[in-house]
Amino acid sequence: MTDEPSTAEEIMDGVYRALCAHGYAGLTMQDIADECSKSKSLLHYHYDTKEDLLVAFLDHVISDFEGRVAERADRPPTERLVEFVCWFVFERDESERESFHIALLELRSQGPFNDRIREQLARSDRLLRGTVSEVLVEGIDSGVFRDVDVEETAALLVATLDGARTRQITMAGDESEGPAYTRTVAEATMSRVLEPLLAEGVELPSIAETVESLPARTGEEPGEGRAAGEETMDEDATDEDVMGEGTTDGPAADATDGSTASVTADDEDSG
Amino acid sequence: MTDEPSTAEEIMDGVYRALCAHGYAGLTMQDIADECSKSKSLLHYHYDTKEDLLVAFLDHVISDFEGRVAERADRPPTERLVEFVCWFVFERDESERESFHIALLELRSQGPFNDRIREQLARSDRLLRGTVSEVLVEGIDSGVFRDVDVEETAALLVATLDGARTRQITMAGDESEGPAYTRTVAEATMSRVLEPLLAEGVELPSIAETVESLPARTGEEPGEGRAAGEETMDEDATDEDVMGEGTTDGPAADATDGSTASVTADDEDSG
DNA sequence: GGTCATTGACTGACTGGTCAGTCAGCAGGG
DNA sequence: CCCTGCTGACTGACCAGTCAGTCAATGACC
Repeated sequence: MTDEPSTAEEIMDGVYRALCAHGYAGLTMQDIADECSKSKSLLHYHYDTKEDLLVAFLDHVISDFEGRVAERADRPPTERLVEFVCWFVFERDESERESFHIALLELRSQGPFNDRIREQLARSDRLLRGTVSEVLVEGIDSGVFRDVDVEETAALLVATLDGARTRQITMAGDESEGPAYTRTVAEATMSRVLEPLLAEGVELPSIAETVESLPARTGEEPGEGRAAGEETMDEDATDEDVMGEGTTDGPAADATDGSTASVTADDEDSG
Repeated sequence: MTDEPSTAEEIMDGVYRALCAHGYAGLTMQDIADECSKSKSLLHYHYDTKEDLLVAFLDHVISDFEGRVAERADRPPTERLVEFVCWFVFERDESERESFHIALLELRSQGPFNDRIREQLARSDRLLRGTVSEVLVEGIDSGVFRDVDVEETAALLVATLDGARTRQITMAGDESEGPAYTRTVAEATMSRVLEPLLAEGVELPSIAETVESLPARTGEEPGEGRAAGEETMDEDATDEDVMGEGTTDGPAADATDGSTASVTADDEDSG
């Protein structure tokens, strides 16, 4: 229960909000400074370079997701599997999540040019595929899943969900199209990839139910600890999930280290 | 058989090479000018803004892919389907293709911020999903495929392959890992998504065979028309495939409209 | 308990480099 | 001699990073 958000937290929140507002390509140190009501010089005081700051942010976000995965480790494999799928599903009106994932995609596309970013990407890939593998192994051992190729299944699942999300966000200014890309693909994945995995008589929970049951999405759920808040009347919803990774949702913040307020969301901004 | 490459073609080639060499984020007009041995001012003479040039390039690349799809329209559905999968498969040593797809991913991530880019992305999405749908419908009509949900299957297939490629290229500086991501996922897709689609007694060609049978990959195949070449001894390998799209390979150029120069795009206007 | 030194957090103004886009002008063919 | 294709030099904007300095808190010494 520490109170007042530390400067470090405020900066991470600022990066988050600035990324949502300006994307990665259009991100300046000044944007970040503005979002956390600090000076650009302060950012350089804590982080030598912009790259340092962004890498620290990535690390922060992935660690947070890691914590979220760990929290669910003791649930039954069938449920964890569907929850995993649901982390990637998001509707067209979740604009903050969308903005954040767009920025993450921009960041990911810089992996090939930046060792430190790529390192974080690899870490999150390990986390994602590892999580699926773990769930599958547990399910196979306990007899709810058939004895399939675990690594291959994990690779397929992660690629599919990630691909669906990427396509959904890059073409956000849609037009027509029925349900969101991720929704369609998640349903298809359930019936064509996951169900054939089940042992005789076993069933998966539905996506609809599972999505509902997942921890608060941005804007819902009361939220509680409101601390030192200044004029930033932030809700919470900070770090999302991981790289091209988990999908996560809103609040959480440092869910990992149950600390305080955290985040805010999108109120504000530039001009 | 027009001879000397038109300025328009040279510029498109320059954009392609510059994108491969510098990526999209690090791309300057000077880089492009250098790659086609022209001046930066010339680029502005033909295209008012950098954005105009990049959009024209995207359009060029997608049209080229369109032509490539059309060329194969009369092959049997089972083969077209596997060929589609194979367009996305690439090995770790195909570094030019990889560089180009990295740049395309960067470009795609700008879709949400740029209407004209997003328009091209939507176009290529229609092309990709439409192609798969068309193949499926043809196969269902002729009895080689079961009567599945065509749109859902197309969405699943495209998302999966695109996702696999995205993950492979963003973590290129790999470490360990067995076969490339796209290879693993393509195989998994074949056995878990495509094979269950087949009617009794029908079989799909293998990925290995199909990859081999596809038109030249970068660097292979003699290549013929070498014209006006200056010191730019470019192979050819110009436009690849589409957005997050098809995968295509090297040569091709203006396969689509055998016409002359074509391209140029939209010189014109203001100035 | 009052003065002074030190240090950590933080800021505004500045600098140097980069890059898209402009402009005046040149070659050559019709 | 004018028009098209093309160029080199220049400009203005933007931005990461620096620097000199402010301010508050902490602690030391008398």
